[in-house]
Amino acid sequence: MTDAAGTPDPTTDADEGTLPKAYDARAVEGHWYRVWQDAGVFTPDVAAVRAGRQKPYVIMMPPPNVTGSLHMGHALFVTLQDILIRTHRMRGEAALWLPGVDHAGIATQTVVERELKRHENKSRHDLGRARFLERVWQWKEKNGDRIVEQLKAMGASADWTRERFTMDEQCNRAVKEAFVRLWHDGLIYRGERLVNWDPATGTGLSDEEVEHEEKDGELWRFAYKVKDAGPLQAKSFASPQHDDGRPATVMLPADDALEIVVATTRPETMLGDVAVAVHPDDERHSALIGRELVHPFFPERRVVVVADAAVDREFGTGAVKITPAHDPNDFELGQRHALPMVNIFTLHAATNENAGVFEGLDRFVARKKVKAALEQLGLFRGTTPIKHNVSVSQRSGAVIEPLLSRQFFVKTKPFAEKALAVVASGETRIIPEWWKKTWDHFMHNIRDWNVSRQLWWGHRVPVFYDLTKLDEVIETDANRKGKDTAAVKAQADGVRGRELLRIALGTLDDELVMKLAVASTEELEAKQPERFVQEDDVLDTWFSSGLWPFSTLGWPNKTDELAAFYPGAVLETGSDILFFWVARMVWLGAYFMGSSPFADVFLHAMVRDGAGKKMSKSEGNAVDPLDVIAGISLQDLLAKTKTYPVPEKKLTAVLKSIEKEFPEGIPAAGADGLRFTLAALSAHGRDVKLSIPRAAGYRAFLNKIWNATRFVLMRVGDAPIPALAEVKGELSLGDRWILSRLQRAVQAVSDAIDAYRFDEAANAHYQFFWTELCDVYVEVTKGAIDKAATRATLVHVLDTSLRLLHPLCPFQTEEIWQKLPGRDARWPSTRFCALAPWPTPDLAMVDEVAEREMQTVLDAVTMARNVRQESGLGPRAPVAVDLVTQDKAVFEVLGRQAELIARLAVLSSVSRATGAGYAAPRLSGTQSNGVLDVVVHLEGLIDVDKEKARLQREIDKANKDKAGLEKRFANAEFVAKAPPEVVHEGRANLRALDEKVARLTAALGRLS
RNA sequence: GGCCCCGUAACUCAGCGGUAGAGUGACACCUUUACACGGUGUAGGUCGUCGGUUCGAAUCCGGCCGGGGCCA
Repeated sequence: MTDAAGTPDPTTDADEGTLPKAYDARAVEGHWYRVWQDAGVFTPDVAAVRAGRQKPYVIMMPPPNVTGSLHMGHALFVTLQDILIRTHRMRGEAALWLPGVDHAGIATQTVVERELKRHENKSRHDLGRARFLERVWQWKEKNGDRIVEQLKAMGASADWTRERFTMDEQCNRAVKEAFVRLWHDGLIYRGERLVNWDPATGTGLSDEEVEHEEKDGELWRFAYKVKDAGPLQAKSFASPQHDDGRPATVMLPADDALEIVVATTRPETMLGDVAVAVHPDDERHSALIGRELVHPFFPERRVVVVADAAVDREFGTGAVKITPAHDPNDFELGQRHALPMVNIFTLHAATNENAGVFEGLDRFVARKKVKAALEQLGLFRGTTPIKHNVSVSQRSGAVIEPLLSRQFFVKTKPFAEKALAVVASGETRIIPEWWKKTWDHFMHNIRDWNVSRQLWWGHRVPVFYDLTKLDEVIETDANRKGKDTAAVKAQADGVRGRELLRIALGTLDDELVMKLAVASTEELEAKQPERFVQEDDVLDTWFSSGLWPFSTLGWPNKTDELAAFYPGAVLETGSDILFFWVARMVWLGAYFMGSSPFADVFLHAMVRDGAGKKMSKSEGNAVDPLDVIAGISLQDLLAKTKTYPVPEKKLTAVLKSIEKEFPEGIPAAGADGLRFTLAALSAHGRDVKLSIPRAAGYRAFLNKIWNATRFVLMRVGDAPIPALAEVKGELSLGDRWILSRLQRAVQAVSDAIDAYRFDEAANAHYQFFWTELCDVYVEVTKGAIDKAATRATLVHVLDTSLRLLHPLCPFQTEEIWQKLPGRDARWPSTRFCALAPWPTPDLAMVDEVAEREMQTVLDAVTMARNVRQESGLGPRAPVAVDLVTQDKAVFEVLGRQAELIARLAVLSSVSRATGAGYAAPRLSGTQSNGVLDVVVHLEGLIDVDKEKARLQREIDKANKDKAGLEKRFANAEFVAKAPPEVVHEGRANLRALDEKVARLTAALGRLS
């Protein structure tokens, strides 16, 4: 047998029409993926959409980092997005799932730098920009495909013919176009601001890339002496610049002179202090407002006491030192009071020349030295432990240094307003809905977006500096500031061109820099190197990701793809990148395309380990999806964990917890098994805690499906299967019942997927297939498999449920569906389950009568089985049963279905009786649901004591239920106020319970 | 400090105004001709806690305790 693509099908064994006893995921998955892809199943028809023949359904895949490898977060998004895409593809829509990979600026640059250091002991500066970038591209070519292959292993039915990379030509064009337009529209500016500086990677970051960690620190207090408040006296301290212990000497007001005490968590920043601020109404300090203070290390610097209402009187001493160049709050206060800025740090967060004798120290070393010096000078005033938040780079983990630097900013206000409106109007829905609040809060509080990064790997800012205007601008600057600017001096020394530009850019006012700048999508520098010099900085990765929904479709060109596939249907991603990515896409999509890029935003939860901790390699608790798919032994799992960057101290504990959580390793679940598990666990509003036992349960479910199919293939045989419509008049109760239940399952699964309730979809399917189709219907058919109507029903139900399961478990369903009897005749124009029609509920097949009657049959069977087991009879012992009821309809059903009941409950004989005049045998076991009594004849078989005990238990249980109901009816208001149907139902239940107790009590009496 | 989510059976989770559900695990019986990754039956929960609203609360509201997240 060969499949559509002509390659041998590895899963079909020699004898036609049978399946191997167990499902071999590995062979099947790789096979079908290739076949689908080669057949173009994943590529939608643009022309059909443009011609109005097909509705588009578009999902933009969140591009994983090139540096990355598959983790559970990817596995989750692949699962959920693929479910959506496959469902809509089966509905006949032009389903586009556009995949790609992100260049991930800082992360990638850091990785390549680390490799370079390790293998060649070189820094990127040793190579230079051009050669370093060559290396990054080489690295990308080598590693970029790995994550793509892993996505494919998960079954991702993405259109790889449209795969994009955020740094490819097309994306680069889009980035330049977008930047230049925003620039000309006045929405991007270059300005000197206090930014979040990451000293480890040497770049500024956006606010969103900074995390706040609560840490133990100390609130350290020291005194500033008031100027002219006492005679000066010489004091000395150990100068950090003299290793021989030679002291440095300063002149300070006398020890008992007037002073003001400030409290700080960062004493070293006092080197950049220019003021002390107090609250204007604070009586403790009001006398000092306006007085000048003596900076112990910079006596010539003017440090003044200012009053500002922003000062928190309760915090510390109520007086706060002001370092405008190194603290965002101080920066703002400094602006208000026109204070100068003294920058004391280099770009690597070491002290610079402004730190005087403390120059050249790492910031944490500087802290120690400054504290020691202040203590020696007698200015130390005590310390208090404090818990405070430390800003940390999300990328490198380094403590962020607020640093004055010139960056490109996007004005966010107009974008944020649009983003609020888009969500408020419902143009874009956020699901789950509670994220709307977070969205609004973010948009209301957003600050301008720093989009420049001092990196090499990324889209270079398309701004060029015009050297022909340089002299003029320097002159203007000199006219404002005086002739001693660095640029003027350099000019005098004969410096020209690029070098002069570099110097000037360091000192020019923002406004003058803007006069030099030209934004252009043209490569101006390449064309006119004498005149134009391109900006060195690159753009934030999220700037290019923000254009993803349209840059990938050819924008800024007006392509057919763009017309067909923008905007998309849904953006599905983790809630952790709501602001980084989703917000940016909405901003830029609304701006450039005129509408939000997607109708829905669905945010899935975070994947956690069994203990509820965030999965991370450095914690050693990351479970590799590929290990769940293929399985892994405990030994291999432990060995693998040892290769993760787990801190030495933790390793033993980590390994121990792995042994405890996975004593048997991880059993292979297959891609389908992992997908089904992730779907079933992804309830809204709850983290996905990966449960291996639960995955094992779902793997068993897939095995169940496999074997149900084996049963059908083995028992239905080769005889032609009539279409369901042809046998309509011959359907048995069981046939009608399962067809009715099938419609409900189809409806439930469909609705659940449409509502992004993937857990409900999985559960609805599980419930239907296992308990209704396998446990009941397949057993029913075993007595009627020779009937054409039953064979037709069985095959129809299996076919439909496989199609219904396909989006969750594409591989196995495709494999099985291909083999169904009569497949070619039923689906002559469909080669794949992946393209077969999505099931829709047929309301004509919903059969309430059949459902009710079947319920009676199943009740009878269950009660008979219950008595049989509980009274200690073996499963094969022949027993006779009387079915006793006063309900006429029930009585009739029992008559028609006696044979079925006997077979399912393994009974030797079944007889019916109406209640009147029926006398049960003395030795019998009775079970009752209040309408129907099942009386099992037990002469010669019974353990009387056991049966009596069982009856008593049943009676007790019924009485307990009764008591609960009676309590409700005892309350007159219940009858008065509750809805009639609730009261009615309660009455009926109560009556049934009464009956049940009476019957069981009678049965108990007979045994005594 | 502000906001959000979650505390339900031993474990992992549904349910979110009308007498508590699933999977896994436990116990008992069963090699019944698709499946022991199986079948049949059974046990197991004062739904974190204290109040309130309601005829009625796991479900709605408030306080508290515990776990997690986002933003300052």
